[in-house]
Amino acid sequence: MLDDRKLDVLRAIVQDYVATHEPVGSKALAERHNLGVSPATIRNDMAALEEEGYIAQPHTSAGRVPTDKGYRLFVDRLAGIKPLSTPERRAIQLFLDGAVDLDDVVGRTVRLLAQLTHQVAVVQYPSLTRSTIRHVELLTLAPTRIMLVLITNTGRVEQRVIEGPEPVGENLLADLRARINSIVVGKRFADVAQLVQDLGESFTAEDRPIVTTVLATLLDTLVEQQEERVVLAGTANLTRFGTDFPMTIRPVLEALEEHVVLLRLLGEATEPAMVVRIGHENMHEGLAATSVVSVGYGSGDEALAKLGVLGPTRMDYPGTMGAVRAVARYVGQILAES
Amino acid sequence: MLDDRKLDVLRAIVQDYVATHEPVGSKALAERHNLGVSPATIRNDMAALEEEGYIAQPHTSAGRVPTDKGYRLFVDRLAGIKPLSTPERRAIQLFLDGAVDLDDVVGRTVRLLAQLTHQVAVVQYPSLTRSTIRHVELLTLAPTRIMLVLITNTGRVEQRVIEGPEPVGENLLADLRARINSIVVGKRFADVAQLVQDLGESFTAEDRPIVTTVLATLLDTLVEQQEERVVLAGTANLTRFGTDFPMTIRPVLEALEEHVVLLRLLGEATEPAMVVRIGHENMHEGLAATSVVSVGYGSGDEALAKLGVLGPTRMDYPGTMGAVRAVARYVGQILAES
DNA sequence: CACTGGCACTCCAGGCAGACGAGTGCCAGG
DNA sequence: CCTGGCACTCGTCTGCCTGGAGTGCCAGTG
Repeated sequence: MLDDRKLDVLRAIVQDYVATHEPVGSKALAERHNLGVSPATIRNDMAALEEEGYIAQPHTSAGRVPTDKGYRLFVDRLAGIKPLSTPERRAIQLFLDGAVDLDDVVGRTVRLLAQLTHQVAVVQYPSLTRSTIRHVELLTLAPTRIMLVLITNTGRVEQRVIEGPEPVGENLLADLRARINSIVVGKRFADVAQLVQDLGESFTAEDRPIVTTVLATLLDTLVEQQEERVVLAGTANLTRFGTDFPMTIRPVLEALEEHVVLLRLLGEATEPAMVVRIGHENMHEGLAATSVVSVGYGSGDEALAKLGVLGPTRMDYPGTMGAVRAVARYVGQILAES
Repeated sequence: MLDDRKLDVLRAIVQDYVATHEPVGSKALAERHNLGVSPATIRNDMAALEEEGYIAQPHTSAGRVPTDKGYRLFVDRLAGIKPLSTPERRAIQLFLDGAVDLDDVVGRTVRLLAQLTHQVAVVQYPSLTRSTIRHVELLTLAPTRIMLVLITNTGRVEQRVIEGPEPVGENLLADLRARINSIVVGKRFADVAQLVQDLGESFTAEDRPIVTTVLATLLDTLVEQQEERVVLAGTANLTRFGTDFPMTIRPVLEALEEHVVLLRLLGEATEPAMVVRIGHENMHEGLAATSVVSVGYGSGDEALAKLGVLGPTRMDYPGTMGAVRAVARYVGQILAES
């Protein structure tokens, strides 16, 4: 059904449309790409491609435009990932190496991605559940008020204020702190839940209330995946979408403000591979004309979290995928070092 | 020069223009506001107002539009601050009371402001320099690596990793921690600099290198105002600006991404009073058509930081100012309680 | 003297017709 | 199976016109 040449034609259509942002006709195709055949032949192929739903024409007498299905085929089978140039790689490394702490790394990464791809960049903070614990600290703020500080191997710090049922002695607190750390340090979040729960039973009944409260908060912090932080940059690039702004940019900006939506767009953090979601595949009404390219990043083999970019479906997929992959790699390296 | 009636006319023009977003003519003015005079008379007044630079006409045969100078006069002398309705106040309080920690307070505040004003909201985290210190913690991450954690009375937590010149003993660390806390707790950032500096001299020469490094980092954290964090919400509201999007929305989005610009827009944190900056007063090319309403907020008499909104110069100033003031008050209350 | 009604003028917005051109589908011929 | 040619469609651009809103000015009036 789908000739090699028909695929060539589809590839050419996608490339031209991405470059010009205008429907592409048979004549222009024959001229710009040397396909070795005449416009008339290309027209026949285009008719077939349209029949199959890979391209469409906005108006009866206009050129063709790729459909979501067409982009999907292009990404899956017709184009690779375009590696970055050496200067670009060097620039990335240089820029990211200058970061001083986790916030800085994430901040620089998201700005870098936005600049590199000329699109909206999204970076998720290293997930808590996949991190290991470096230290747990308990501080007395007031007689009945304790602050719990949790530090991960990626440098992320979470804090919670605990309102205790009664004043807590420094000795007890020191004891609790020591015991908690002895069992959790170096372990992954997901693995310590049971250990922490069991810990409470080794304290005297007198201390139980306070200990239980603290441990419950700790558990809550460990488990509560909900507070996955994301940052974004490059929203100004949305103005490149087209000239039919109001309708198209509005819902996108709204979607970007909903962190829940953002996280869903990036996809499951467990999936480290690069994912491209095109148009309607995003399952979000306002994002029907946008694509998301995301990939996991992490210090070791598996992903700590995800990052990616969001842009119009008519984006330069090979280039964008190359940039996203490269940035993810370097961020992984940086995090592994610190 | 400027009659009472001329001022009435200007007020009417501003109100109508804000409501309709269209140049307003003399006839419509006479009909909608009962100024007690005929359109012809109003035309004369309008000519005078235009002469003085308070209004302008986009085209020769169009109605009049307020200039920045006109809005300025309107804000300063012709309009008050419109208080919020009781239900609105209750909604604010309810929504903010649900916050669990500082991040949550700030996050809720900024979303609330955006929703209330239908504009872009900006909230600055409580400034470090104006906060007092609640606790300083020193943690050993690795033999030569120490983490410094700083907790303020507003619940803000700052952390730094210190790479020490040599391994540091737990005893020394505990001693240092105790001594630091004994002199800094409860004091304001600005007031402890000298005290911290002096502290180093009370240690033995042997411990000096490590102590000096730690204290230097602490000082750096205290002084470095630079890292003032701001968050924003409601960028989707920018699409209300007008139909001539591309030109107008682009530079605004770009400006909003520059935190430095944002902070400058909010103004000096030392100024607790409400500030309205109109159009060119922002001294920023891309924001020539936007106004900023900002005000300090804080638990006590003086401002911890600022918050505000940014919108088109043709905004509802009384309503916006009312919302900004009300939100600032409630945030102040919330922070004072915690 | 201030206000009013009338009048001529300006100029933008929108509708309409026509020319143009890009692009298509189809068909006959190589 | 490919190619060149041809008729057809339709969107865009241009110029033109008209309607209407709004203005400025002027003479008249209390």
